[in-house]
Amino acid sequence: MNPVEDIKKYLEEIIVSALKEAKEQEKLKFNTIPEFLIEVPREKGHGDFASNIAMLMAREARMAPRQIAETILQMLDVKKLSHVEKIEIAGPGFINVFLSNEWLYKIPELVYGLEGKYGFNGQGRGKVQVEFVSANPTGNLHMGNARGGAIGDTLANILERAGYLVEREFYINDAGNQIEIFTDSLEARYFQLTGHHVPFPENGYAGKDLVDTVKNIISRYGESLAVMPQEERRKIIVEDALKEKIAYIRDTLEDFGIHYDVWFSEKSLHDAGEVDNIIEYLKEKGCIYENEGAWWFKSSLFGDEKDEVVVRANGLPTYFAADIAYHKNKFARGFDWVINVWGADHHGHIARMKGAMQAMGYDPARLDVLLMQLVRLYRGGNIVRMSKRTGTTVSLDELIEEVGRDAARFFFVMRSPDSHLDFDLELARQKSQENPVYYVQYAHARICSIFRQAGAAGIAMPLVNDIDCRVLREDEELLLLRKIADFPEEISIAARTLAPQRIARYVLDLAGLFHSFYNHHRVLNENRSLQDARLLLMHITRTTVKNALDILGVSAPEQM
RNA sequence: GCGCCCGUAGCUCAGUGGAUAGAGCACCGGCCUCCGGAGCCGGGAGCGGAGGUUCGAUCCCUCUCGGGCGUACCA
Repeated sequence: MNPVEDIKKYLEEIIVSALKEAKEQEKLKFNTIPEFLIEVPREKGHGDFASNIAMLMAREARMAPRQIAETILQMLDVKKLSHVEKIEIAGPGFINVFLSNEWLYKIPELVYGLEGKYGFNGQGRGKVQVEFVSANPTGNLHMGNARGGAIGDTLANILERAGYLVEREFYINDAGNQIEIFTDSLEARYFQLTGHHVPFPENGYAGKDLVDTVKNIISRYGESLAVMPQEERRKIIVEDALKEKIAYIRDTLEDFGIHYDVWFSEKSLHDAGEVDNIIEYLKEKGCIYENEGAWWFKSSLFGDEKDEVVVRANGLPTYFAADIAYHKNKFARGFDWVINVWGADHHGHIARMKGAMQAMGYDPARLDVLLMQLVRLYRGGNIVRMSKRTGTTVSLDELIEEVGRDAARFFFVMRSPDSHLDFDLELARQKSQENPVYYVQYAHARICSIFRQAGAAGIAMPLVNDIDCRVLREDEELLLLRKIADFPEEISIAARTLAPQRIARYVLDLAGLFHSFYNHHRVLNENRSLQDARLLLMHITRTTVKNALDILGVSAPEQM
């Protein structure tokens, strides 16, 4: 399933047994074997894999690293090791292992057999929830939500392929203070649009989308709401608007290729008494105290800078209180691991959230918050400012309209989440080599074109068992095979380090190696056995590109 | 002030404590009787700064300078 991992494990075992053998023969003295690395050296001249074991043992064994490496080698019979061509000692004491190409020639059959499943590996265990976007249903989806969507969904895809049982969740903030403000804003707009002179709330949501929402309400209810008791009117207005906003969010995210398993309502937590319950529970545990009429959570007990209000002096719980109840609810649903994708402006919330987990008796390590830095949007070299208040922002639906889903998703995950993202709308829209997403998609389309060409010439790829891959000897072919072999390992690292950008980078590299191969060698040629092997190489390259693009939520077109 | 993130090539960014730090764009020069030139090949320069830990530091620690964000009885 993971060829590179298999080789690494094999080499690790060889070294460990060599060490034990050396100890038995009293050629090396040590108590424990340190955790050492089998890694892929940057330099090709340093072999296919290298280990740092000798340097790490130097202190304990009281021997020079190179001498230790020498001793390890003495214990090994290279000729008896599979795939190993030679082993060298180099530099300060690296053990460099050179493999024969035989192991690479097994890759095509493996990939061909697994097809759409190639890259999956079963190391991940348990149920994991990824909660992302969770935008306030009070306005349009902005670039921050968009980045969160691309990152969260890609991460969920990665974790699925790494063997986890993944659920995607959207937390709907349909309760609390901002809903009051939202309602105030809607009500004011309602009166204004029905010919009344009322002031718009100072901190209200001034976006144009909200005006449209109110127009829809008016088209359904006319002016009848104006004469209703206020409470009734507000209830109708806000429920109607929320329904519309949530539908908008859901539809837009579906257009973005994101499908949630669960839409979780904050209001439902309040209605079910879960927020009150958790406050009571924390009071009983002595984690909450009263001060100046408000109730405070002792986050400072758990390493936070200061305590945080959970119930305001006016008796209303804060967002934080609901969030504690929400996380309790998550774990009660049986998730082993919970990941939240948050904007960097929420980073101050992490310490107290983890503190709350401890107070509730959960291991805070079961919660990971993936912070992403904010997005700066550019158009023609000019920065486009984001502001929900003024409504001058570009919304996600407009972005998809302008640059397309594929480019948008690729751009958002191309960078590390903790790097600020400069999103250039003009670049994303370009259909040229400057645009990385086209570079990758073009590779896929080009391979499809080769197969169309072959089909037209009556050439069919024989059964995999009848193809001898050992005729693939060119550098470009071997590099391509090697890169394809890396794919499962790449997914596993991306899952472990919560690094979706690795997959974007991987598929860019893979496409580059393909284009390089393509420009140097012909697939369809006079040499039958070489043609067969290259057709298979093209097939598995296409499979790997496709599988990687699937993870990113980017389409793999057959022609462009 | 304090806290978190980021300072890597002209620009945008990669880089799980390893050996000579990579890519794209931009710039210059090559490559289409040939499976799609939306491509390929070649060419320069860089870890903000100072200490420390380590056999070895872009990576870890301390200090410092610069940018972003946070520091609400907002979310």
